[in-house]
Amino acid sequence: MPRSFLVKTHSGHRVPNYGQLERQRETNGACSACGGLVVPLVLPDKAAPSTPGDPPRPWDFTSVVAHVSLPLPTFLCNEEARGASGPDPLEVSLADPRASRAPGAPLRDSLKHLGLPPLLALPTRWPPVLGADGAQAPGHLPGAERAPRTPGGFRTPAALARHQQLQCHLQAQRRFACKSCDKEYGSLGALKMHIRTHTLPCLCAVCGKAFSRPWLLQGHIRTHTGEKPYTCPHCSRAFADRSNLRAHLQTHSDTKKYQCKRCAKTFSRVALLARHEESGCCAP
DNA sequence: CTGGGGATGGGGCCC
DNA sequence: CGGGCCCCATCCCCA
Repeated sequence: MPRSFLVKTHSGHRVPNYGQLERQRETNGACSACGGLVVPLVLPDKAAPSTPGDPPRPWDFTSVVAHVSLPLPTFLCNEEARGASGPDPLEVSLADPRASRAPGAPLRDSLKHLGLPPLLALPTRWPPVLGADGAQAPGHLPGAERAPRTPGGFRTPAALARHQQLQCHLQAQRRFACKSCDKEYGSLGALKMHIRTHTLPCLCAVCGKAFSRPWLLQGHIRTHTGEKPYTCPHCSRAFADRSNLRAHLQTHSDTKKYQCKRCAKTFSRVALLARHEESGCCAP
């Protein structure tokens, strides 16, 4: 994704208030449908400062909220429109006066965590200020159409496309990493399941051997009891594990599942094929 | 070397 | 969200 339109540099005294932005994300600043990051997209132009006497603020929300309600042409995000019953998160976050008060965790840390560049592109003014000839005045950045949207909508198809691209990126970044090893999963449940392979909570009462899951322990207990509930219908041989019965059934099959590409010899198990190939196949 | 059994691990799916 | 289950894979060992 082209990043050029997302990059903005800041002079020393106009660094965005990360704590404020982070708070918006934690409360109302996240996309209600996809959880994506929503940041204020309008900056006060240097020529249009905040109310005199106000402390320096990176964003002038007051003017933004007024623009949000403009009857602009709208392109809806499918993800957001699907479950969009509540107010637009962007509008809420911008309109909420609390958003400009309490500090929070640095947004830059969150962006870093998400693998995003430190700062998102922020147009300086909306609506674009037009000169007498209709041309955009200085201070209007190309990405400005992205900022003001009616609830759930965007000004242009390009703006919507960029938004959806960002949401896809954020969705892909939503990974759950194991602290004990370098594995990561797409869901918390999968991660919890994996963590059991470290904690091994299922203990065998006979020998004390530990297992990650109860059914693994059950299979192990059969090695103590000698129970073999899985019987081969062809030879009446019994097995303690279904997978081993399945492997055994392959021995009754005329057509072996795994074939050597060099000599066309077939094997019942991939491990046998691998061992065959490692030993040099039928090559001289 | 080959075939096969035994035991175990782990991801995904369903309820 | 957790447990049970299925399926696949792998390693070890023995005949």
